[in-house]
Amino acid sequence: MKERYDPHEVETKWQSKWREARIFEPEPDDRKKFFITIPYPYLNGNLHAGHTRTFTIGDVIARYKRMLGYNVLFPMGFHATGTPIVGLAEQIAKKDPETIRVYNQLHQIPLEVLDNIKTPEQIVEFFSIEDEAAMKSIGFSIDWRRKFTTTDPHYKKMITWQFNLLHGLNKVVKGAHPVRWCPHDENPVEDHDILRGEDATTIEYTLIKFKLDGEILPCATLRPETVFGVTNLWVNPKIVHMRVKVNDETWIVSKEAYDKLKFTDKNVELIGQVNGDALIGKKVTNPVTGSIVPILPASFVSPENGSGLVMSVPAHAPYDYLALRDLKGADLTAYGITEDVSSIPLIALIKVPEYGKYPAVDAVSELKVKDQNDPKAEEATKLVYRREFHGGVLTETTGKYAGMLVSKIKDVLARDLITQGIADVFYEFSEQPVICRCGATCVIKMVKNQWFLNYSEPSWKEQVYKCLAGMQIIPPELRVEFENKIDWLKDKACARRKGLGTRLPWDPEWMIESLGDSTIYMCYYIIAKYLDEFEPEQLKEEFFNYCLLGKGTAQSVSSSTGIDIGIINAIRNDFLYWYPVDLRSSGKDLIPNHILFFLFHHVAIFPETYWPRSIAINGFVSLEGQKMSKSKGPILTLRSAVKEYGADITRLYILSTAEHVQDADWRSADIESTRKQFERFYKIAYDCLAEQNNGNCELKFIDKWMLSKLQYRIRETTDALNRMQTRRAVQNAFYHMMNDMKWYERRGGIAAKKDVLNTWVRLMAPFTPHICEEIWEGQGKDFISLNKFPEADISLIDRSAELAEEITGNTLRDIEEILRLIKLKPKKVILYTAPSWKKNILKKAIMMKKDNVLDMKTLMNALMSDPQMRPHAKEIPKFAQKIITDVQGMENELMISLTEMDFDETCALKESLDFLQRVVECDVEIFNADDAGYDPQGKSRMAVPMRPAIYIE
RNA sequence: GCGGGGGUAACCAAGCGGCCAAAGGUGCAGGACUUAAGAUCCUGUUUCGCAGGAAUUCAAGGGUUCAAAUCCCUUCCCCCGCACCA
Repeated sequence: MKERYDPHEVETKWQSKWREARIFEPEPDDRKKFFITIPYPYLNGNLHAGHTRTFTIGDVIARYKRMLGYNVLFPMGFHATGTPIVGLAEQIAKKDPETIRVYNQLHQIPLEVLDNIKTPEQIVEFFSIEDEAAMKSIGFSIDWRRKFTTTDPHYKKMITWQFNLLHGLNKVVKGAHPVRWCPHDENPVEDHDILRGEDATTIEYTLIKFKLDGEILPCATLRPETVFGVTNLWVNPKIVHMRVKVNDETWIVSKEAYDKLKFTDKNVELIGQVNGDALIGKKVTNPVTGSIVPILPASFVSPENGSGLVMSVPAHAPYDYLALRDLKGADLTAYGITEDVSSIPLIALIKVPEYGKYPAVDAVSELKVKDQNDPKAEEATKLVYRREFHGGVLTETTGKYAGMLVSKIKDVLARDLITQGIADVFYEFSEQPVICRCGATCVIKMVKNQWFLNYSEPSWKEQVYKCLAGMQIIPPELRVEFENKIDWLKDKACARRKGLGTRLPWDPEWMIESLGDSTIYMCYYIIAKYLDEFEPEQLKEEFFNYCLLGKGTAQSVSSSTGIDIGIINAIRNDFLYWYPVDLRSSGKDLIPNHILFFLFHHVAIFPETYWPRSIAINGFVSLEGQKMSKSKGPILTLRSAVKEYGADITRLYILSTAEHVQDADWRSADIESTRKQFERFYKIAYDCLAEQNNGNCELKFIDKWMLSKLQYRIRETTDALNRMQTRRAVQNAFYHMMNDMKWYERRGGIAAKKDVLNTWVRLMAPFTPHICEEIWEGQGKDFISLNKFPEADISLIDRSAELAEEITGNTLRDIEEILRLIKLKPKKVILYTAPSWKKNILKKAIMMKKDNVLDMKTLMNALMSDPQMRPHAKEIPKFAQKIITDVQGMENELMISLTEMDFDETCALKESLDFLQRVVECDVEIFNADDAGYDPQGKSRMAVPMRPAIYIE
C-alpha cells in the first residue's frame, strides 16, 4: 500500500489479479448457489451512468453474496436484435452529421473508427468490445466465459427452439392489431418518427350501428352504456357524408371517417355521397333498445371526430342536452320536423350521488353553460363523465346491466354489443393531428395476419400471478405495480419485418421481435460456456429439450446431434445446479415490458421449481438535473467516469446517491466530495497500518464504544444489503463509519484501531473492492473478495461504553453552548453528576412506564411514602414532572440500560477528563451532587441523570 | 382518463407514531493548522435568549392521539408508464 492513493494503479492491479486467479468463474460445488442476472445492454452505444447504476447494484449484491459464502454466478451478454442498430449503421454510413457528432463527442468514439463502420455487424462487434472493457474497468465480478451476443448463430438456435415450443403450446397466435401508421411511408411509426402529436395515444371507441332503411349510421362513443338513453342522433347539416360499403353493410359516415376506415381491417368501397341536411328529420332504430329516434341538426358535430355522426344522450351528456335546448322554438319544418323537439323526454340511465335524475341538466345549470358553443360546455362534459364513471350505477333502464358500476361494466357491455353484431370497434388518436417526420398525417392502421404472443390468455396470466406470489419483489411496495401491469398486459405482436434477429421458424418472412427473444436467455448463460464444443447446427430441438427441460436422454441427444455425451451431461448438471434465477435486478423502465415477458415466458416453459425467485428494481440517472439520452445527449459514459474518478469512487458515488426506484442525479460537485471522503478513508487505513503494533493495550471506554458502534454499523449494513438498500448500506458502512472513526481518533482512541480496520475493510469490500483488496493485501492470505463478510458480534455491544460517550458528548455540547452564550473565556469548569435520589426517581418512573402505570399521582404517592425521599420533598414535584415527560418519550433500549446497569456517571466523566480539558482549554473538576465539595452558586441542584450540572467561572 | 411514485430546512436527501428542531451530504459563515493557497479538523447555519432555555416549523386545511413530518379525510402541485419501441 502506497502513501499516495492512485486509483488507476490500484484498480488495474487488482483487476488483473482477479482475472489471473479466475476467481469469478464459478463451477457447481457443494455450496449453496446464487444466480444473479442483470439485463444485457443494447449495443447501440457506450454504457452510461444509467447502466453504471443498475450494474453496480448487481455487482455489489453478487460480491456480498459471495462473501456470505454463496457460490455466485454473475454472467453478462449483449443485446443486438431489433431495429436501432440497423438504423444507427445507416446513419453512420451516410455520415449523418448529428449522429457523427453524438457518437464522436458524447460516446467518445474516434472519427477514424466511425469512418470504418459500414454495417450493423460492425457496430455490434465494436460496442460489444467497448462494453466489456468498460465493465471490466469498473471491476464487475462477471464470469466472462459466458458472454454472448443475441445475433450469434448458437443463440438463434435457442430462440428458434423457444418459439417453436411456445407455438406448440398455443402461446403464439395470429391476429390483427392497431398501429400508428404513416400512409406515405407505408410503415408503422415509432416515437422518434413523430414530428407532431407525440403524446397522442390510441383510443378505442365503440361504434354503435343505428339503422336507417337497411343502411347503417354508426356513432362512435366512449360511453357505450349510454346507448340506453339515446333520444336522437345529431348530424351536421352542412357537411357532406359518404355512403360506403363496409364488408356486407352500407354505412353513412363523414369523409374523414371514410378515410380512416380504409386503414382498418374492413373492406370499404365508396358508393356515393349524402348531404347532411338530407338525413335530418329521418328516423333511425336504436339497435340495442329498438326504439325509433329522429335525426336532428347540430353545429357541434365535427366530421373529424369518430364517424361524423353522434348519438344523443341528453340526460347524461351536456352537449346533447344543450343542443336540444338550443333547438327550442327553431323552425325545422324544412326538414319535415313539426314537433317541438326541445320537449323530447330525457332518458336517464345512470344514478350518481352528486346529481339528481338528469346529471347533464344539473351540470349545465351548475356551471351556467349558455349554449352548445359555450366553452364551459366542455368542462361540464368532463365533470359529468368523470363523476358518472367513478361513482355511477346503472339504473333499470339498462335491463340486465342494472345495478352495475359504470366503471366495471363499460368494457363488458362493449364486448357484448360487438359480439351481437350491433357495434364495432373504432380506433382514433387522442390528439390530432399526428404528423410523421415525412410530413404526412398518420392514421391508425389495423395490421392483419400479425403473430402475437397471447399474453392476455387468462390461464397464462394466472400462472404469472402465481409465480409473482412466490417471489420477493424489491422494493416490496412495487408488488402492486406488478400485479396491475400483469392485469393490463394485452397480446403482444412478436414479429417484425425489419431489424436484426431470429426468423420465426414456421413463418420465416417474419423476424422475432427483439423483446420476445430476450425473455429466458438467462438459461443460455449455462450453455454459453460450452460454445466451443459444438457447431450451431448441432443445437437441435432435442438438445434444448434435454438440457433445459430434462426431456429425452443424454444418450439419444448425443447420437442425434453428435455432441459429446459428457458435454451434454455437464450442461444438464449445470442447469440443475444454477437454475432458477435467484435475482433479476433491473431499471424501472423494464417493468411493463421485459420483466413481464421474462415472467410470462418462464412460467410457460419451465416447471415451477425453475421460476425466478426475486426481482429488484432501481431508478434512472440524470445528469446535473437533465435527462440523459443515448441519441441526443447529454450522456456520461461509464468509461469516462471511471477514467476521471476511478472505479471505486464511481461505484461508491452512484450507490450512495439514491435508493431503490428513486432517480439519481449525477452531479460532479457531489462526486468530487465523495472523492475527498474516499481519500480520507485511504489515509486512515494507511496510517493505521503504518502505526507500530499496539495491540494488547487495555481497552478504555472509548475503545469499547468504537467496537460497540462498529457492531451496529455491521448490523445496519447487513440489513440494508439484504433489502438491497445500497444507499443505506453505503451510508452505514462508509459515511457513518467515517464519522465514528473521526470521533474515535479525536477522543484519542488507539487500542481497537487495527481490529476495527480489519472489519471495516471487509464491510466495504462489496462496494469498493479494489481499494479493499489493496488494504487487505498485507493482512489476509486470500483475496478479500473471497473472504467472509463481517458478522455483528453481540458480545462487543457495550451499553455502558455508549452511555459514557453519550454523557461525555452531552456535557461537552452543554458547556460549549453556555460558553457561546456568556462569551467568556472560562478559567475553570465544574461538573456535578446527578445525586442518587434523582437516579432513584428516574428508575422508579421507568419501572412504572414498563408496567404501564406511569402518571404523576402514582409516582408521587410512591415517592412520598419512601422515607429516603423525605429530605428532598420540596424539589420532588417539579423534578418528577420533568422525569415523566422524559420517560414517556424514551427509547426502550435506553430505559433498559438505565435501570439494569449500574452506570457510574462520575467515573465515565473522569475517564474523558483529559479530553474535556483539552477541548474547553481549562481545568475541569467533577463532583457528585450528593457530595459537592465546592459549589458557590448551588448549581449542583440542576444535575439530572445523564446530564450533569455545570458551573463555569 | 387509467395506473404508479412523490411534495421535509438554501440545495440534494433520510425519517414514516414517541431520544425529532428533524441523520448524512452539499453550500454558506466563523475558528484551528499553514508564510500562503489547497487539503484536513472543529463550530455554527428557523427565530428569540449574556447559563445549558423557549417559541414556531416538515405543500395547504381539517381530524384522531397523552404524543403526528409520521395515521385518517379534503384540496393544491410535481414526476413516470400507457405498448409493438428497445
